[in-house]
Amino acid sequence: MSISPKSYDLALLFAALADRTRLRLLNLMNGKEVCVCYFVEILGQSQPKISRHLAYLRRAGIVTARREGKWMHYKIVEPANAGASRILRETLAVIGKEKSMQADLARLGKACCAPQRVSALEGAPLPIPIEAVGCSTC
Amino acid sequence: MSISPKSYDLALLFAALADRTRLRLLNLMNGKEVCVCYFVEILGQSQPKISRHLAYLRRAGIVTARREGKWMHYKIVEPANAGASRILRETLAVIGKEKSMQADLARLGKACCAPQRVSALEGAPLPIPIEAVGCSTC
DNA sequence: CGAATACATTCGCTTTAGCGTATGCAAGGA
DNA sequence: TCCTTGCATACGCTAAAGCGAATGTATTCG
Repeated sequence: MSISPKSYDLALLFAALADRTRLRLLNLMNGKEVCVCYFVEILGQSQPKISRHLAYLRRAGIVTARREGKWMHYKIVEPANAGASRILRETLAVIGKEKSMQADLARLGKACCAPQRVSALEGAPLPIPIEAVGCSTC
Repeated sequence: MSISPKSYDLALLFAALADRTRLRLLNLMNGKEVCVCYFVEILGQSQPKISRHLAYLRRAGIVTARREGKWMHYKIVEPANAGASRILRETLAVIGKEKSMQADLARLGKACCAPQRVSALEGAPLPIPIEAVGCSTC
């Protein structure tokens, strides 16, 4: 039912997707709302780097952030533009098949099972699954 | 049946798609093999600029060039990586719905109907439709 | 042969992206 | 209130993108 904005520039979406780190972040967020500290831990990269890429995705309208106490949760949002939405969905499906991306998810799962084992994640809120669209009655 | 290369970096594909001019070029090439002079005429941009963007797409493995006398024909090639192929196909479908992209195609169609009316296109070879996959017997 | 045509490439420039490092800021705990 | 934690942002830098202008190159034509 949503109408695509007239002058949305798909090139901006592609620019946002044209970085390995950002693709890995999106893959980790696929279907979940994830705390920044997990990104830093799982990707093994500096916190400012992670934060800057998240800001890039935010400016591109691909993700949103929510504060919970000291922690920030990020999740993917469906782009207003229908075409952009299709491409993002397809992209998530494609990268989800990559071994390295599955390895990232595996490490996220492991870290969530025992966050106390990773000093950087002690007390951090767990990722929150995102209910499927149209499932608001569940 | 094709196996995806192990270490293909999707980010490179997205970088290639992250430019308005290159998206317009790909849209014009969708289903056709097109001569460079048409790109210059239809997009109304400088020949070196067009040529550089075509070179970018070539290096990204998205298009191939074929010489015919003085003229160069460009066409889209299916990326060896299955995921990249899916994303490229989806992208072509999405941009094909944009009004400005349809306008580009309309101008290409018009220029092809009467190339002699456009001095820059006198004698230029017409775009060549690309047969659909699996239609080699037609 | 030389001139013209159709493109490709190079050069010099400005803009932008991405990085590490350092710093700022909001929230919670002592 | 001060300190720590979790994260965002600013700074300085290097590398790359994108552009116009100029030049190079392959092909055809006279």
